[in-house]
Amino acid sequence: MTAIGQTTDKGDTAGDISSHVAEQLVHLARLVHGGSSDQCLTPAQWTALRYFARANRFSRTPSAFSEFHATTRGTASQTVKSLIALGFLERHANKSDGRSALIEVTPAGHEKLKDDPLSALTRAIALLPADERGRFATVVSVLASTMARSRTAPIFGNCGECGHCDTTGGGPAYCRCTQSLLNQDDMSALCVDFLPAPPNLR
Amino acid sequence: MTAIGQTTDKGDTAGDISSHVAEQLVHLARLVHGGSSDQCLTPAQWTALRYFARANRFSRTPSAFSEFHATTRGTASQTVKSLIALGFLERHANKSDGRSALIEVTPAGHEKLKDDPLSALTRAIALLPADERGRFATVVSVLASTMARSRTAPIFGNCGECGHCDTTGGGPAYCRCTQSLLNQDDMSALCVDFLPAPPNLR
DNA sequence: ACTATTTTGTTTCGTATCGCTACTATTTTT
DNA sequence: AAAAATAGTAGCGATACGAAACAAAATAGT
Repeated sequence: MTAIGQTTDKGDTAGDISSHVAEQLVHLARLVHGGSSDQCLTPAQWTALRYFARANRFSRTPSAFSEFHATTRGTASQTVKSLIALGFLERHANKSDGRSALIEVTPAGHEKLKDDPLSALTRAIALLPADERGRFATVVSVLASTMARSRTAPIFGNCGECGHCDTTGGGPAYCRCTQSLLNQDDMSALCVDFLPAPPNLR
Repeated sequence: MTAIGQTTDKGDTAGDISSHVAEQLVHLARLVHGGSSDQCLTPAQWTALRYFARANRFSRTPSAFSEFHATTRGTASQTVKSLIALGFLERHANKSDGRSALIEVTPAGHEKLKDDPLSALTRAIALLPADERGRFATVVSVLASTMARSRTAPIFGNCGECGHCDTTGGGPAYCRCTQSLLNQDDMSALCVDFLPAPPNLR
């Protein structure tokens, strides 16, 4: 075989290792929601609650969430509706566009997020050595971008790393896409209109 | 704040970064099945087909799959039944235990696995530099173990890295758990009875 | 040897998740 | 002003999944 020199005598190729890692990755993601002690919310509801807590003010709409979640607007609308009924989200009208709705997380929603089953994974990641964690974060980001491209799904990212963001002014950053000034909170928030910088890994 | 010295002026703590990575990780996993071109099989069916193709002969049972998938035996039984009806799996009797069923992937099933939507992620991982990929694999493995422990889910792993495996004999490896000899294929296959070695990262 | 108890697997049923297809309301285009 | 595009919702239907009950076989206990 064309096996790369390894310690194992088996013909382990890079493809074998990669597929194995890929399987473990989806298994890891399933463990987040599977067997969780808190069964109050469904996976889709948790994702939505997390999304609206993290997204910037241009992206807190049902449509943007449907793109993020790779689902239809109808399904996203239902998920939002259910969370509003539970009191974790609330709807506000958009003054500049009568069609659009601005979704906000209520105090109860923020409280609920403290029971997020994802926090188990967050803690596990926080236990990693700092440099290891940094490299891991970079790789996950690169993989997410690659996957989003191949699935023609939008790539969501922080304004701070967005190609639309202009920080040269010295003062507050300016977003060329939405043509508005960005405050500190915006800079670390998710945005639908994220323009990825070319991924340069090392 | 008690922020660790970082390049950003924002108070980014390790927890913030970790939760962000955790979110991206589940998003990444969702992209695997969301928006896939091949919609013939459901996510649960893909997982089952992958599992039975990868598991060793002691673990190719509906029960073992239900544990792996963190679901109930009833649901696992349905998934298996549907894949048998589709001709991708087949059932064999276990001679030593009349209750147990041994599930095998048919040639059609192996052919189907070539269209696995997971392969997009596999390819993305394969594009990583070799050393980066190796570190990534280790971290994913550690995280999976940590999560499985916190969810009291069994940790699945290869016989080659299992605490039950005895390779000191020089000849074929011996599994102290099932009390049987392991061939080459077994060594790289998943096993329910995997006994993890203590995770030593770096 | 004979009876519990445990384990494996299946079946049935109910829930609710999610995608699909209209449909309304508002904005933008021509 | 009319047409097209967009944001969001409602209803329908398929089905995935979990919970519980059940049957068969193996194991434990006496």
